[in-house]
Amino acid sequence: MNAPATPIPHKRERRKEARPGELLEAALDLFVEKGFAATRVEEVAQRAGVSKGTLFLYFPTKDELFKAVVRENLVKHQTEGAEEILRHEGSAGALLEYLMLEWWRRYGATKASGITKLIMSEANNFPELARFFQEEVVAPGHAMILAVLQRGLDRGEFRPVRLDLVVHSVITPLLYLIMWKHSMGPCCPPSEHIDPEQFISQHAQLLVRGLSIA
Amino acid sequence: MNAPATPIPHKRERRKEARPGELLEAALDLFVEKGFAATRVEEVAQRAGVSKGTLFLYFPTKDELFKAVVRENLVKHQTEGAEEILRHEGSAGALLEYLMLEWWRRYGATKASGITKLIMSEANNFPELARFFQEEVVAPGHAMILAVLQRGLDRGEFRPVRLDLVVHSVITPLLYLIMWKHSMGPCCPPSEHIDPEQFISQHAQLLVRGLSIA
Amino acid sequence: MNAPATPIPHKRERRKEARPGELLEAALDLFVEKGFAATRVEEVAQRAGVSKGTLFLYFPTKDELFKAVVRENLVKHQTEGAEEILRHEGSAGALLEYLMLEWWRRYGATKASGITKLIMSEANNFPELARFFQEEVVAPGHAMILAVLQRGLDRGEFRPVRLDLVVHSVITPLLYLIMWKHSMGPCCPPSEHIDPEQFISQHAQLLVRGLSIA
Amino acid sequence: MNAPATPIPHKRERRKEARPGELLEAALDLFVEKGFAATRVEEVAQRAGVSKGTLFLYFPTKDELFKAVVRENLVKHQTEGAEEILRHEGSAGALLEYLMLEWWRRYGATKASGITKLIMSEANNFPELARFFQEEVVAPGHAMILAVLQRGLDRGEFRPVRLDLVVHSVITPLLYLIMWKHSMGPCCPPSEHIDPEQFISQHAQLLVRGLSIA
DNA sequence: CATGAATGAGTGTTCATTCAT
DNA sequence: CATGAATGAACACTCATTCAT
Repeated sequence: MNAPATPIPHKRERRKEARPGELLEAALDLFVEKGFAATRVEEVAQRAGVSKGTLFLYFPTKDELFKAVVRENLVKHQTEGAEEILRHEGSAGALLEYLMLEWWRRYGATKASGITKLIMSEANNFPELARFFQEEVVAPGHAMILAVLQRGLDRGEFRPVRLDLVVHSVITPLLYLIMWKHSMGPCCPPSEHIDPEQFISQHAQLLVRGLSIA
Repeated sequence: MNAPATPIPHKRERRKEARPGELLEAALDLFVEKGFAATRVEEVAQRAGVSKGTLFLYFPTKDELFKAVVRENLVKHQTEGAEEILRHEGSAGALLEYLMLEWWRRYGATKASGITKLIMSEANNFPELARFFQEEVVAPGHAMILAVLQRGLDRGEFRPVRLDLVVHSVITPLLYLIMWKHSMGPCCPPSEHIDPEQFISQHAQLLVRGLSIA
Repeated sequence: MNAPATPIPHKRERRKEARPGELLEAALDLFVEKGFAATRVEEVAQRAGVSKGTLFLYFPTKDELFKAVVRENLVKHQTEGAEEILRHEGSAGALLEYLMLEWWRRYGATKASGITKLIMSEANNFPELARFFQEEVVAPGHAMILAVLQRGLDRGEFRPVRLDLVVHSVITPLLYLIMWKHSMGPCCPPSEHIDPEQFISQHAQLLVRGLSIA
Repeated sequence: MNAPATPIPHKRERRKEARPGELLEAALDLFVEKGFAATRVEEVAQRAGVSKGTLFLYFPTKDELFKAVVRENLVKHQTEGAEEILRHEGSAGALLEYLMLEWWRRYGATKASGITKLIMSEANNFPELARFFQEEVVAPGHAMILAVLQRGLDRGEFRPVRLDLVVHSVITPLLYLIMWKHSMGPCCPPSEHIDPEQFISQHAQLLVRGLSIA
């Protein structure tokens, strides 16, 4: 019925493609800052520079928006550099410290680390997300750390201890820093601020020393 | 015409003394389980066996109820046994491990530890509470741990390292366990469960070993 | 079954008798000041120095309390001195002014005048009260004023005009002052305050002059 | 299976421009009829043909709605024709009567006059509104009447009396009629009804006669 | 009689979601 | 696609009224 349309140049396409990303970014900020419930979708839309209606064009539900935020920000930074690390030369202890510091620099210090805080905070209300996080992020992370520890054991660097528990000793300061950064940090006197890298470094060294055979 | 009435349980029970406590307990349960926002005051009242109106007889606001829950549960378990611990005989290392395990048993393993998770989650929405927590709970806790560490240093047990950072290395596994317990724990496969006391024990020993002079 | 009781001396009887009166007084104050809806029964009880429950011992309902307040305060000051006035010697004009001033002094300037304001304000929500007021207060008052005016007419003091309307011209400043006193007065700059007696006096004289034959 | 649908009337009508006006009108009606407290916002919305939520789109609060109603209806009718009147030819006495009758016709007889009653009733609960009313309505009105009276005095029409008090003698019947109309009127037997214009007319003439030199 | 703890229906207000334009 | 006006279910909180003590 219609006259054959001449192809209209896709002027706003870049913009269009960008929308969901901008929304996700805005949502991440706000969810991290105020929690899921205390964040109004209108605020998210506003910060992304669109109308409330538009948000619902891309995400059918506030819940879905939340899940999208999590999915989006989790998978990215994870496995990158996994192999690089395993091919690393040098002692397992040094590798461990390097690993921790690097993870902090690339992820923990980033805004993206907010979703880790987010998941911790909202896990009970979004059990599926918690499982998703566990499977996609925690488990692989554990595996990688365990591999490093195992190497230290195999090479006679470390004493035989319960490596599965050491994994938690490795992870805990990172999580601790993230929670601090996004929870108490903004509320507390600057006298209480921790220097993350120094803390991580010393913690790593204490662990390595504690693990070493001699 | 009417069937002989079986004694109807007292509808309007009068026990002013007990009410606040029952409400706080119910509120603690629900806040921990579902978070602040997702908890309805009516539900709290119901679980405490009273009507919505009664709750507002004791707590003028949902916010105040929350704060009361926090104050109630935090301050209780805190400084108890502080002196006992400092008068402890034996090595600083052993004391440290004892301290951590004991704190876990008395608080971490308790339902009350849920409010620590709660504060982490809601800190940004209740800045005054965050400060309260910082001042009344975190700071004293830090001081006590620091005292133990300092003793180890003074006695020549520990190497000179940044003790203020070690404090965080001591606290972090406890916080980690709490977050895990109240966030991911309930959602995750049992294969992933951590044995808290074993983890704490090994973590403490690693730290002590890492701190020791030899 | 009980041993015959020795008559207990009525110690608190005076107090008991006084209760309803104190409640009515407190209620009058508050209703006038804040209106019916904005007045809390608890506040009334408090001001009367009793508990909320006691109030409901004497007045089954907030509505009934209101009606009681109105009934109590209306009938008292009304017809007293009616006959005295009619036996008054001297000109109808002088009598009119005297009447108005006296009414103001005995009632308008009193706290009790608040119920007139009250009825004006709440008439729509309490139609029966409005009718009661109309019949018990307004109509007799009108009649009395009309009688005075009629005497002036009969004696050749006044011109023949619509006396039924003059009645309103006589009443209106009194009502005006009452409304002002209880509504705008407390909110407005003192520069706007009216001297009631001077106003009434001049108003009366203007009316009388306007009515006079010459 | 379904019967062919008759065209369903638009549920979600979109007309931002019109809404506030419709809401204000509905609110005026109900506030006047039932008072501030007894009026439910939902009822207002319903009468305006919108949902409760929509009302809060335009007025953030019930209080604000009330204030808006007052402002809307007061300021409109006020100063219109002020200059026209002052340029009026003829005696000050005639002007006075004209003024009063005209004000009644344009405002007093209107539905909008209900808010004057409303302000009288609620002044204590909305002190700022009372002041607003005093400054924006009462004071200018007084000034205008005073100007007319002063002209009468200057021209030798009126005797020297306290004109500031005469102002009140001029205003009081108008207020009286408004209060009557919105309070007792609807509740009382028709035998008691006053003819406003006849009353105003005669009142004005009595005043003018009372003021006149002869 | 007096109390005041307890109640629960009722109200103002919020906010995720829809949909006509 | 985008908008933002409109919706209405949901919730915190109030307060007149009841009743065990």
